[in-house]
Amino acid sequence: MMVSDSTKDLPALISEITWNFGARGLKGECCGDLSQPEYRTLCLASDQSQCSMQGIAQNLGVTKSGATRIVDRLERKDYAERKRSSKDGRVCCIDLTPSGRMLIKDLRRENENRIDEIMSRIEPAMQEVIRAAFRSFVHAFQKEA
Amino acid sequence: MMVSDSTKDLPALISEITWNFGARGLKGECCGDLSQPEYRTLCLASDQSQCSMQGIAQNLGVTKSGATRIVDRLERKDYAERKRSSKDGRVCCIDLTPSGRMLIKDLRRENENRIDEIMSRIEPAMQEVIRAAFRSFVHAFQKEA
DNA sequence: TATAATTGATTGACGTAATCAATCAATTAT
DNA sequence: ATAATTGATTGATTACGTCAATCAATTATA
Repeated sequence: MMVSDSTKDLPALISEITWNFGARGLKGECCGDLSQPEYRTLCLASDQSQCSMQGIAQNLGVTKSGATRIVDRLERKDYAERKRSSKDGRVCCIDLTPSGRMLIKDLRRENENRIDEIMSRIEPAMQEVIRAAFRSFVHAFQKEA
Repeated sequence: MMVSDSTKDLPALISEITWNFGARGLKGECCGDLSQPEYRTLCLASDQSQCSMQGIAQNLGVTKSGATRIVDRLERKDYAERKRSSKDGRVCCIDLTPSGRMLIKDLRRENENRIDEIMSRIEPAMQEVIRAAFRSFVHAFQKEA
C-alpha cells in the first residue's frame, strides 16, 4: 500500500503497521503455528498467575465461547492446559505447559529480533524518538474510555 | 494487555497497536461492515485506476483465490464491481461502485477522527514527534527485502 | 437448609474467511 | 493451428468466531 510523505497520513501509517505486524505477521511467520488470538492468549496466561476464561475474553475482546475455543486449540497443540481454581470451582485457570513456555519465549525473542533488525536501519537518535513516540501513542489510546 | 514503561518494550507496544487497530478495530467498529481485508482491498482499488486480482493478492499477501473471494464479498455488498480489462481480456479490473466510494470516504474520515481524537490528548509537540516516528518506522520496515 | 438465582465455562448450530488443487478462459509462443 | 502460459474462478476443506442453550459450582433467600 502506498504511503505518501504527507503530514496527515497517520491513519495510513497505522494501517501499515497493523497489517504487517498483525494477524498474518510480516511474511506470515509472526506467531509460529499460533493465530494472533492464540499468541495473545498465551502471552496473557504467561504474564498472569491466575488466568481465567473471562479474563481472556475481556482482554481480547471476544466472547466467552470465543475464549473457550482459543484455549481448546492451545490445549490441543499442547501449549496450555486448564486447571480448576481452588478458590472457586467454577473458574478455570489457564496455564502454560512447558512446551508453551518454550514457544512463547522463542516467539517473543523472534519478535524482538525482527524489530531490532528494523530499528537497526534507523539512526540511534531516531530510534529513541520512535520508542518514546510509540509509548506515548499507546498510552493515549489506552486511556480511551 | 500490560504495557510496562521499560525502554525495551517496542514489541509489546506494536502488539498493542496491531491488536487495537487491526482486524477487530477499536471496539470492533473500524471497518463498518467490512472485514480488514475487504477494507484494504477497497482502499487499494480506490487508489489505483487499474486494479487487478493479482495486484490485490500480492498487495494483501493472500492467494489469488483469496483475492477472488474478497472481491466476491465486496461485489455482493455492492461496494465494488469487476470489469474486464480492454488491454488484456484475462485480467479483471476492480472498481468501486458509487456506494463503495461513499463508504470508503466515510470510513477514512471516521478513522481519521478516531486517531485525531487520540492525538488530541497528546501535547502538540509530541504529536509531531509521533507522526515523524511512525513515518520513519514504517519506512524502515518497508525497506525490508 | 433446601431451593432458587447467579456466575463461569462449555457445546451445537451456524456464518465467515482463507487455503490448496483443479479448472476455465484468454493470450502468447512455436 | 496448436501448445504453453497466465489471470481468474470454483470445490472441498479447515479454522475461527458468534449466539443461544446448557451444565456445573456457588451464593442468596425463604
